[in-house]
Amino acid sequence: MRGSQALNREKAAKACVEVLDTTFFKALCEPARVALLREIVLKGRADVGTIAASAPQDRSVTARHLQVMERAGLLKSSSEGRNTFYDIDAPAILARLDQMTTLIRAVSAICCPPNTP
Amino acid sequence: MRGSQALNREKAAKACVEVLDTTFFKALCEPARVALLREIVLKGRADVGTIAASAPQDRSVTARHLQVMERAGLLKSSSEGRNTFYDIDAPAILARLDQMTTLIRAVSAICCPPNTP
DNA sequence: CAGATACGTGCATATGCGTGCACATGAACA
DNA sequence: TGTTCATGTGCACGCATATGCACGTATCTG
Repeated sequence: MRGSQALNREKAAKACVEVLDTTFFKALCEPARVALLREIVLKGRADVGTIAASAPQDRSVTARHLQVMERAGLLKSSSEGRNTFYDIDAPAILARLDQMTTLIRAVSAICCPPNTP
Repeated sequence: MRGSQALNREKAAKACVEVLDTTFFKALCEPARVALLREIVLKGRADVGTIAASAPQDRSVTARHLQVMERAGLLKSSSEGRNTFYDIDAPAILARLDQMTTLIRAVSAICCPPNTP
C-alpha cells in the first residue's frame, strides 16, 4: 500500500517534467501576450496588422509575441497571400489543461487525501 | 444569434484578464521552480532544508522560489518551530485549472465550432 | 545563558527577454 | 517591371529577475 504510493509519486514526479512544460507557461506569463490573446478572443481570427493595431507596442513586437504563442501551442497561424492570420488553438489548449488536471488530480490523491483540507 | 456571439466574446475576453493571471504562470515558467515542485511531489510535504538539499542552487534561492510559488497559490506553507514545511496545494491548483478549462471551452464554442478542426 | 540550527533578507552581479528602430523579404497591383 | 503594403528579422538598449554571499532573526539544545 505504502509501496504503491511511492511508485505513484515517482510516476507523478516524472509526469511533472513532461506536462509542466515551461514553454507553455512562458508564453502566458507576459501581460502583453495575454492582452493579445484577449484581443483575438474578442475580435476572432485576424491578421497581424489588425491585432497589432489594438496594442500599444510596435508591430514587430506584436508579430514576435504571436510567434511565441504559436510555438507554445496557444495559437494557430495560416498565411493568405501577404497576410498571416492567427486564431486561438482551443483544442490544443484544452488538451494541455486536461493533462495538467489529470496530473494534479493524481497528486491530490497522493499528497492530500481526505485528511488535510 | 450573431449579436449574442459578440456578447459572448466580450464576456470571454473579460474572463481572460481575470482567469489568465500572470502571477500563476510566472511561478511556473521558471524551470528551477518546476524542479522544486517535482521534488515535493516525489517526497511529499517537507521543510525548506530538505527540499533545498536536492536542488543545485543555494538554500536562500530555494527558499525564495518556494515563497513565490506559495504566493502564486501552488503551495501551502506551515511553520513548526524553526522549520517551515511546504506542500502542494492541489485543491487551489485544480480550481485554477477548472477556471481556465471553463474559459477555453467557452472560447472554443465561439471561435471554432464544428467547422475548423 | 551560550552555541548551533533553520530560515529569511539586503545587496551586488549576471543573464534573459521585452521593446523599438531600421531594414530585408515576399506578395499584390498599376 | 516598379511600387506599395504586410510581415519577419538583426541589432542595441533597458528592465526584470535568478543567483550567490553575508548577515540578521527566531528556535532548539546543552
